[in-house]
Amino acid sequence: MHLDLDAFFAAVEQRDKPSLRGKPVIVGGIGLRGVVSTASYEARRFGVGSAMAMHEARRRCPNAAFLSGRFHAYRAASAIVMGLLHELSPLVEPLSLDEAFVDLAAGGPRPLDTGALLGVAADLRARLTAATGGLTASVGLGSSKFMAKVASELAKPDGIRLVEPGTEVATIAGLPARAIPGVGPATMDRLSRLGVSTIADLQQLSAAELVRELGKSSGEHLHRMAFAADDRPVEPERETKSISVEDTFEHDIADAAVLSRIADRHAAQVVERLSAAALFARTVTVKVRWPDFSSVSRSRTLDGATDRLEVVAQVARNLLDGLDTSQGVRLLGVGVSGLVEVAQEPLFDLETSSPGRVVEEAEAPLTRRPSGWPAGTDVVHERHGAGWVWGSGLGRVTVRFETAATGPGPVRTFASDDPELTVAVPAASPAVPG
DNA sequence: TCTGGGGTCCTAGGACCC
DNA sequence: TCTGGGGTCCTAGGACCC
Repeated sequence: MHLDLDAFFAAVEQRDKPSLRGKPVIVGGIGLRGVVSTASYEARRFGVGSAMAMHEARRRCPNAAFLSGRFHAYRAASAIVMGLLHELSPLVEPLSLDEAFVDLAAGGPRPLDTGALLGVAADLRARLTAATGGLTASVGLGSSKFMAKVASELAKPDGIRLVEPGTEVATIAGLPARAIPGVGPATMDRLSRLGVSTIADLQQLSAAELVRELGKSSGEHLHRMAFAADDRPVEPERETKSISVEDTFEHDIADAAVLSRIADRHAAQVVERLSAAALFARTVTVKVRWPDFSSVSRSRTLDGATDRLEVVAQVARNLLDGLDTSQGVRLLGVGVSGLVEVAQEPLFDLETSSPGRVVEEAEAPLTRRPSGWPAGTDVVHERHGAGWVWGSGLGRVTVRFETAATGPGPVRTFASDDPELTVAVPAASPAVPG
C-alpha cells in the first residue's frame, strides 16, 4: 500500500483556518526567493504547483492565501496518520510527513483478495479523516512499491485504486516514462533523444542500450521497472546518513565575516540535531550557491568522529575560507556525514593554527526576516483569544480570530509590538517564537 | 523578481595499499 | 626498460525525491 495525503500542508491550514476552506491556499517560502511547497486544489486550478517560484504563484493566483507553514501542526497530523498505518502492519516506511509505504503482507494473517484489500483501504481512509479532523488521503494498492505508488497517483485526489496482480505491465504501458521513480528531467531528456516517451517505448529498448545511455545502475533499474519488475522491500527504519542546514538569503551576501558567522550558526544547528540523535560525525561539508545558481561543495573528513560545536564550526569556517565569496553568495549550507554512534574524540586533530573563535549561542540576528509575524502563524490575544496572522507590515499585524473548532472568524489589526499579542505555544513541541 | 530545504544515491578520478 | 591489478577511501558534482 502507498498512502499519500492530499495537498497535505494546505489541507491542514484549511482545517485550522475555516475562512480558507474552499479557497486557494499556497504554503511555502514567503520571502523574495521562496518556492511553493504545497498548493491547495483550488490554487492548482490557477496553474500553481509544487516547487514553483513564489513570485510566479502570486502572479498566477494573486488572491490566494500565502502562508509560510506550521510544521508542528503538520508533524502532529502526520504522527496520527503513521499511527493508523502501524495498526495495519509493523512494516511502515514513511517517505515524508505525508507519504508512506505499508507492507500489508507482513501485517499478519489477513485475506489479501481484492475485496478485502479495498475494504482495508476504505476503512483506513475513513478512520484517517475522522482522526485528523477532516484530512483526506489517496491510497494505492499493488504487488510492489512501484505499482502501489502508481495506483495512489491514479487515485488522487481522495480515492482508492488497486492494480490487479497480472495487469501491472498493461497498467503502466501507456504512462509517461517520467512516471518511473528515478526518472527526472535530465533522464527524461536523454530518453526523449532515444525516441522514448512512454513506458511502452521504454520496453522496446534492451537493458544493454539503457545501460550504455544511463549507466549501469539506473539503466538496469529502468529496464526492470519498465516491465513492472520491482522487488524493493518496505524498509521501516532507515539510518540517518547525513545532517545539514542551509539557507538561501533574501539578498546575496559577499561579506566574509557575515558568512563566517552564518556558518557558525548553521554548525550550531547541525550539532544540536547530531547530539539529539546521539550521533558523531567524521565529515564536515560546506555548500555554496553562487548568484548564477551554480553551486560548489567543499568537505573534509576528520581522523575521528565528533559532536563538538567548536570542531564542526571551525572546519566549516576553514572550508568556507577556501572559497572566493567576493562575488556574493546566494546560499550557504553546513552539513555532516560519515555518522557513527560512538565518539572517537582522542583521534581528532585540528591542525589549523587560526585561533578558534568561541561560538556564541545567541548571536545577533544576521539576516533580517521579512516580518516578525509570518503569515499563518498561530497567535493568542489576551482579550480576543486564538487566531492566526493574516498579514503584517508597516508596524501592524492583522489577525483572524478563528480555529478549527469555530466557524470563520473576524479580522482585527494591532500594532506589531502589541503586548497583548503573542505567538501561540504548540501543544506537543517547544515554542520557537519569532 | 527566476529557481527552498532536507535528504539519498550514483559516478568518476585520484590517493593509497597490498 | 614502458605503463599490473584489485580494493577502499575521499572528494566533488549531479540527479532525483518529497
